[in-house]
Amino acid sequence: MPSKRRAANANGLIAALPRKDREHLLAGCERIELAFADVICEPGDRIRHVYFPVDGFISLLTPRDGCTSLEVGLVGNEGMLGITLMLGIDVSPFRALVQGGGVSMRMDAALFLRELARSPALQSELNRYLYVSMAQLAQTAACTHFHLLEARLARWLLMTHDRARADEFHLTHELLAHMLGVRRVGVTKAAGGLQRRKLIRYHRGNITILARNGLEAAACGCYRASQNVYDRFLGE
Amino acid sequence: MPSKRRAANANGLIAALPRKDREHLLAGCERIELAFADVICEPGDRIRHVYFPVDGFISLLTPRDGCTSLEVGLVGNEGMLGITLMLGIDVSPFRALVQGGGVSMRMDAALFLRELARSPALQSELNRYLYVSMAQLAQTAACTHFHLLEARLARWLLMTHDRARADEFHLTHELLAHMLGVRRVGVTKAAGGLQRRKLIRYHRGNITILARNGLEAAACGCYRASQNVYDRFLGE
DNA sequence: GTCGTTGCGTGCGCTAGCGAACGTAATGAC
DNA sequence: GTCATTACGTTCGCTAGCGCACGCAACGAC
Repeated sequence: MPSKRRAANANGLIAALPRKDREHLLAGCERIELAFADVICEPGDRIRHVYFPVDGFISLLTPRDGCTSLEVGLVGNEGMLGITLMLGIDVSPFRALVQGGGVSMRMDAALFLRELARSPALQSELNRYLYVSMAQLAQTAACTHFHLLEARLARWLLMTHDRARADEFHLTHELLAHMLGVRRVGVTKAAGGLQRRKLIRYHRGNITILARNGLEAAACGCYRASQNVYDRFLGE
Repeated sequence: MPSKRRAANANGLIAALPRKDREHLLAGCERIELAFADVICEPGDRIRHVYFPVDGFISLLTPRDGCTSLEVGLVGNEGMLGITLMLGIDVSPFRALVQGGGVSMRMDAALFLRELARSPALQSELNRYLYVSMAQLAQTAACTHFHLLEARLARWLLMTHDRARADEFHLTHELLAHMLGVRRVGVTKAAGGLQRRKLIRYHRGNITILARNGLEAAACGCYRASQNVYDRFLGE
């Protein structure tokens, strides 16, 4: 169940700021369009901008040996990309890949740091977001290790559903395989299982969520656990 | 290859501070003995103290369904326990389990926050430590998923060797199984492999590192990768 | 309509790790 | 010396996911 914050037609972190801080921050942002499959940065790259997604959403991946990789985070309109800047480090630890195209607010790195320095509310908000991100990272590590692919896939679809704000989104099995760190065939098999149970439908890269409830039942507890952590520290 | 910082007979984060900050911080610490197998805190617990290990080292675990669990971090004299306090959140995201007994510096949470506020050097140091911790978290997630148990075990032994600062330490297969998120038998098999190759020797809970070089060869690249991240952001 | 590309389905042999169970030797308490 | 406990060894059947390979239908470009 997405919290109110996520339902807002704006970035949740920004929306939660007091009016003055919010307006000052927004004044320094530019509105840009994220295009599906864009790679915003690679691990080790210098971070030149932070992103506050509004419509789009971004996967954080740790690449591994060229072809395979594993998703370790997902940034939608509840979060931001480039949070490590607030730790004073402008080197991206992850690959950032646009999973869902859409509008995003973008801000120059130096300007962001100035903004952060002048707004205690922003500091507090991002501190909490960083904490939640760390908790999710650990959760994902355990989930990836312990849970069956079908449950992990269901969880992934739910998390994406929350961020895509539409029942249908573009996503091939190949891409899902990269997120989940498995083979394409593995995804085909797991997705086939979910489709047979009428929880989703897909056709040539378009996935439709048919039954959220069913998906939640099929997903591992990690989805709920993540939601709880989020609501506790960033909810209203 | 442990960096100089780790070799020092003090906590590395504290040692790296300017003299005045260091002395002020140490004045607020008490020296306590960590006992093997102590559980310092459970996930969700309130954080009352931060710890800067000197001799001992501490595992960070995400529990799962009672019996199994997975290690997502390791804190030795290169790091600290309770870092999330600097994000303004006094709730532990992990279980903290003492893996190696020994001396540790401990500081009251509120005092730590005051200390942090007055020392920009400490802030910078801990910011960088937090960044490295996040990177390690992601690395561990990928490692746990992709690499074979024997390689993961080798990596774990190396990381522990770095922090134990002795070639022998107490550690049963059962405990290792909890760290690595696998069965006890799995550890027995993997450890048997390493022993047959004369890289380690063990007997009733005492593990001896015989050939570090060999272990490094047997470990997955994650060990080196972690070292590199550490050296880059916290090295000298 | 033709053709190359993309996205998905299927099948085959294989291995790592699982769960459960049992065995055994070392150790320590008494 | 006795006996329970601890720590490790081994076996058996099982399954999820792997790597590889081939097939096939939908789609877009022309």
